[in-house]
Amino acid sequence: MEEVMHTWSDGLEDELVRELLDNQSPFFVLPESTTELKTSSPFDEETINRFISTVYSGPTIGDIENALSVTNPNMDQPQQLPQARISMLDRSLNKVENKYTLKIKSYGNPMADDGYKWRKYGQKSIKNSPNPRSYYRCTNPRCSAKKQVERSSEDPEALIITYEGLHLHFAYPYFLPSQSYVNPTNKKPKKSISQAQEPQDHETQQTQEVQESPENLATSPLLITSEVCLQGWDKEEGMSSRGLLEDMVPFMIRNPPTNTSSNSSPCSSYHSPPTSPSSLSWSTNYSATCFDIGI
DNA sequence: CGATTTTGACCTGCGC
DNA sequence: GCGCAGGTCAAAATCG
Repeated sequence: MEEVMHTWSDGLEDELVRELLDNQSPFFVLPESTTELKTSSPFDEETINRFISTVYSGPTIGDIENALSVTNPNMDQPQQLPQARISMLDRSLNKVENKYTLKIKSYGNPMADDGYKWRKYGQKSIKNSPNPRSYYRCTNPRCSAKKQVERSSEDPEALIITYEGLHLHFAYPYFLPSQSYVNPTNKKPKKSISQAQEPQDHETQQTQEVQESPENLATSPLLITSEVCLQGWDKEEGMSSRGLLEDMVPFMIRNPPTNTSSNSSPCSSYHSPPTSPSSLSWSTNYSATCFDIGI
């Protein structure tokens, strides 16, 4: 049961590269039809590295704050968004050794779904704090992303969320060559977590080719990154289709919302099936990411 | 009934 | 070595 957890501080990108290069990966198996495309398709290391730096570029705090400041424009009226899962970013964001600490005002809404499916695996009362801390882990068996949620002692309406780790699976759809997307006949096998943990093994990978529905596939890998638009992330279901902070931030930075009025969203296709990280969610429904942190 | 949460026990690192 | 605190595990309980 000693599951080897990779430490984040070292080998983050190495791991990412390894995973992405691993055709046997149950969550990243190239469609058979792509074998020939492969020659023409950029699956070489160079591209991968380029991709990685595109998706995960290790933004500076300044970058992040900058991006955040543009992406939550008129959010000072929480009542307008009763459904908003994360009502407002408080611009309190820190990064310490691959951990992102985000302070979020929940405005009475204890829910704060960031778009990924998390499983709670623990809760602890913290010394000198009246509020317990909840521990969540990404339900993707191949994902080591975790987060901790704690209610601020100073501001009871604020949640302090600490993200740790990258949603690795987030990257997969962006990697598929445009033409090579799944043929609709592909069934997404829902594989048990324990099994998914097993490496390759048998032909399940044949049926395991992709985990997302065709319509969710990125139409153009590497290009999509520049098309993902962040404007909508604070709207309605914005967060439900967005990813982990470190997933999102690079996009924000790379796609600085036209610093004109942030209301005019150049990305009108927001309502279409998300090409965003969570689009490859293998689970059909979100669990209620419940932040019952000791209310 | 399967998936998710709860919760006490256990593990580990650190300071004394 | 001991105790404390934070993090994780896993069986039981709960939920949808």
